[in-house]
Amino acid sequence: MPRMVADDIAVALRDRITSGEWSSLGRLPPERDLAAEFGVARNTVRRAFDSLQRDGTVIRQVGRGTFVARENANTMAATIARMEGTSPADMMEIRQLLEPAAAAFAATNASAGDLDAVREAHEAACAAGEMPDFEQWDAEFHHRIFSCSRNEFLKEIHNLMRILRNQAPWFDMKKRSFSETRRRIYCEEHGAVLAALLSRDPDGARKAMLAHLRTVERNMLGR
Amino acid sequence: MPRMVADDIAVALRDRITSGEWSSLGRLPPERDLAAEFGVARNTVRRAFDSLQRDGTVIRQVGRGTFVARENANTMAATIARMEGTSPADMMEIRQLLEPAAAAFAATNASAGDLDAVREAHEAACAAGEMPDFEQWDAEFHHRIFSCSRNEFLKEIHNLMRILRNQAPWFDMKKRSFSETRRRIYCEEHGAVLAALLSRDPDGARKAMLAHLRTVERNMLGR
DNA sequence: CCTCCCTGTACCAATATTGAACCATTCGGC
DNA sequence: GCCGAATGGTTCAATATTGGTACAGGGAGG
Repeated sequence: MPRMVADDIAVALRDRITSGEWSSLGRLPPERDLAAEFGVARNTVRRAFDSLQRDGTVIRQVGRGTFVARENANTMAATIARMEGTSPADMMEIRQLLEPAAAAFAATNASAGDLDAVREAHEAACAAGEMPDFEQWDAEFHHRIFSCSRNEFLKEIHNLMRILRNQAPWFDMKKRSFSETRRRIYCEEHGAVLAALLSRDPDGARKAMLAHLRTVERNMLGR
Repeated sequence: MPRMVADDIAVALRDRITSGEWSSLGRLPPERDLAAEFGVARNTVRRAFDSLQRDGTVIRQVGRGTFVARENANTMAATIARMEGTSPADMMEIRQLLEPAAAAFAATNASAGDLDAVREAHEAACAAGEMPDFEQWDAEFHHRIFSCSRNEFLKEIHNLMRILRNQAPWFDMKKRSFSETRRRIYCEEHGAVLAALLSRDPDGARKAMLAHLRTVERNMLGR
């Protein structure tokens, strides 16, 4: 069985841990034993454990052994779970931090094609009549600006925010705060951002985006 | 026996992928095995895969294998998976965006107890002798500043970055760029940040943190 | 004959696994 | 308190697996 064995073993180990097979004892069998049991070299078992250790499933200690981590707060999954409880106020604060910066990056780094895509989303949003349709293109407009920023990580953070904002409590809030007047204002403000991007003005884009987000905040949080 | 065997095999492969036969594992059988199974030469299987690769159905990696490309690009899990490929340069750019802001928030919002915790982490880092120990307290120092910011979402974003930076390629890079001199410089710079926090100076904290991150960037990316 | 596709083969480059040795730490028994 | 066994940490060279590339035929259809 000489194919990507380490990954398979990592999966097997994870299963046996979550199924509680060793969880009661806390301590796992030594690497050498597991290597023998799986019929692979110890290095391979170690590589499997490396990945379990990275995501916090397991803790290793020289001379003592390998242990299943107690309910762990530092795993990716736990972090995401906590993010789902993000308050609208916190979210808006971070948007006002990230989006103006993304707009500034975009003004500098975007290709002509990128900007075309942004304009397309803007025009679609302006043309959209109803709330879900507008909502969709509004989000797309913002996301395409992040795509222009040429920072993949920034883009993924925005993706995360977008997913969070699509969950239940947010959706209600957006629906409540929506109105035809506001839609028109958003379109104008988007237009200002787009204009700054097209004229390659980072500072103008930053300011236009910030102004837009302040409007959004006022509408959603009523400040 | 119709012509264009490669095309037929491409269709067959695509069917088996979309039917989910291998999609659960992610990894497809090696080309040599598939060639044997279909009773054709490996070159033919390769040409079939070429077309699947062109349209993004499949990803190939020398020495590892052929994998079905991830669908569901918009799920949380997929976003996280993409984040794991974040480049050090992109990550540093975002740190320079978020951490100075977090420091400024912290100077405004932290309680006395919060700042005590930051000082504790700072002193532990300065006292730590070896690389993993210092590394641990260094990360803790930064994280406690985010905790002071009173923005839960910001704190969780930093948590995410911290987890990503603990994964393999990053850890190697940090180990390589570590030196006693640099450790001392980091301690001094942390001290400056802490001083600004203690004197409740948001702008000073922002600037001190930015200066520190520029040093880190220089050391890690060699700029 | 020429062209195109498939076959078969050989080798290259990247990655994974193996097997072994040695180190560092912990723990239990003397 | 010391020693030895147990255990994770580290490193290295050798081997195996796998996709990437090139090339020399062979057979079918024009």
